[in-house]
Amino acid sequence: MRRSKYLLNTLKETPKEAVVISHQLMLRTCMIKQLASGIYTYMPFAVRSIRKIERIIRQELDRVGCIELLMPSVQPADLWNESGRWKNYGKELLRMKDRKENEFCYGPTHEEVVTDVVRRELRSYKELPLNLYQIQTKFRDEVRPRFGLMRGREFIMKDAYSFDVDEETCDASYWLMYEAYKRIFSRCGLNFRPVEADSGLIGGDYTHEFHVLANSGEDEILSCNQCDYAANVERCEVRQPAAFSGPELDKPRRVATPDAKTIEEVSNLLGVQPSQCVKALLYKTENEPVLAFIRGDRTLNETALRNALGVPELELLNEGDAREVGLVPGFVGPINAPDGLSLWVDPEVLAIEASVVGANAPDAHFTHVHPSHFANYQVTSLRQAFAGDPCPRCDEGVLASWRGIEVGQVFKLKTKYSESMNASYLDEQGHSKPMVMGCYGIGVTRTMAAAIEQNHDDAGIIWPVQIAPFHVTLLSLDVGSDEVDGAAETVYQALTDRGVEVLYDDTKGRPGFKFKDADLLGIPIQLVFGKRSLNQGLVDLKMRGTGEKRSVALAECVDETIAALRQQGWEHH
RNA sequence: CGGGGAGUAGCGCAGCCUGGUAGCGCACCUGCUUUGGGAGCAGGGAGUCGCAGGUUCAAAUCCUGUCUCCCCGACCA
Repeated sequence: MRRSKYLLNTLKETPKEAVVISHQLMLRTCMIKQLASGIYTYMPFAVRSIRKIERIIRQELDRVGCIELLMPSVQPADLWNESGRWKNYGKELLRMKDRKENEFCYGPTHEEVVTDVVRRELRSYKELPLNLYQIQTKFRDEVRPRFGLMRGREFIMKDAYSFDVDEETCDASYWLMYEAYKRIFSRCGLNFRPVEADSGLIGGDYTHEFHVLANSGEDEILSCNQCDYAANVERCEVRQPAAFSGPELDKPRRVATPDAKTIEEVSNLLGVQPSQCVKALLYKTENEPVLAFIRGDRTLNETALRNALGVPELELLNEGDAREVGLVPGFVGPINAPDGLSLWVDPEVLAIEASVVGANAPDAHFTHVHPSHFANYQVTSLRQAFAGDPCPRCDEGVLASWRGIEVGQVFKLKTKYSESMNASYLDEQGHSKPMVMGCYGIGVTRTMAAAIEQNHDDAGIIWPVQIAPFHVTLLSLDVGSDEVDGAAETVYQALTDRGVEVLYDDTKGRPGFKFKDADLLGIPIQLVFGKRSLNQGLVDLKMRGTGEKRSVALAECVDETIAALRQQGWEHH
């Protein structure tokens, strides 16, 4: 591609709305143009990278037997009523009406449509397993779109859906996809981790997210430094201590703690460690208030509490709400708690020999509280794991914390949709059974953004060669000189003939400008053609990633370039 | 949805307080000089000042309403 005929207007200055690096660089390199909040045009330079990511996805999914199809973006409300999601999905679902006032939505995901396809087409166990996928634009009306392509409303997604006869073969389909995902993200040149994630209410035993490691990631993930355990912090398991089993040495003592409402104030006033205090948090489910207790120096994991209660929603209550259920804000504890509250206690709390708890009375706490003084409670792991915790799986490991960008998820749906939408097959005995489903997503455009988040420096993008919009950029410093033009044209043609994608900067710019621009664009290899070197029969080859530069003979430069590309993992297709 | 900020040329911004011919830098076009790390000079094109209403002889500027965008938080199959 000749730069003079391409659409690629780079910016020297960073538009002010961009705060994360991928967003800034994508704007500066003319990759995206915003049309509305969370809605972008993918410009030519970006589309080239998107197509490469898609190509890798297609190859790896086809390899494990997935079959590509393409479903409609606009979906009738009827289908969503069958699954129950027309009511439940909420405002993220973009709804609309056609001219006949029939209701439709723009697809945020395609469980309903794919289940409908399969229930019409499949009858027999002999046709299973089946895994259908598509790559398509999705729309989710996010509450707060942000960070460019990292959290857009419209985005390109690969979604796949597996159909199996039972849970066992569904597991096999799941792990096949898990391995395919590892190959996909590896081939994209990304540093990533598959992590255990929360499966919510329908998910069942496990689900994994694939995270690209980057400081700007919105998720915290924890991984073991010894074994391969890794989990989203909201799902991360905690090694729990045994309850303190020694005898009660003393009765709880009621002490005056005027105005000491926070853990910090109480521990300072009484001269005890925060880890000896008990923190109480009041939540509300749809039906009932719930009181949770964790150690004073810990953070509560709301996902853990939600799962323990088996509820989809949980709301943290404020002081006013606390008074309504008979609590004294700041002095809440497990002893003499008002009736009608369900009490949940983290195991760590019960490992404290003598703890400090609120007295459920104004300006008072109990000290010397022994585990046996807790009454009418249930024990469940409630605290959030953090870096430095021992690994929950192996004996030697310690957890380390990372920021991650979620680029993919594999998920077991089981029979949620096949039952509600009646997608069934006949087994060998002629019995009708619901298919067991899995779903598997990859955010294509988010993957591209994550790649930039992970691969850049002060000068600009550093594309992994596998997903780079071009493999090589050829800079002509003396456009108009017959010698330079001739050499550049010849090499441009030769590289192109050998399957190398070249961005040929044949514009009449000054050298400094071209160098800066090439660094900004981040194409893996720069080939520099200028009189100064060419007079000695040389061209200059620079590796964008390492900054390494060397001069090579004009006659050798095509082979040298291809060798350097191969070294970075380039494969000619 | 709560809190904060911003809409003036493609991008970055000034002008608004104190109403009176809409400006600067980058980018773009023309010419000359320059040419190995974002050149210099000269000339030029480009803006319904987010939108609507009001006050006024006169509104980018004052008043009211409204829309959009960004950031923090809540939320995120």
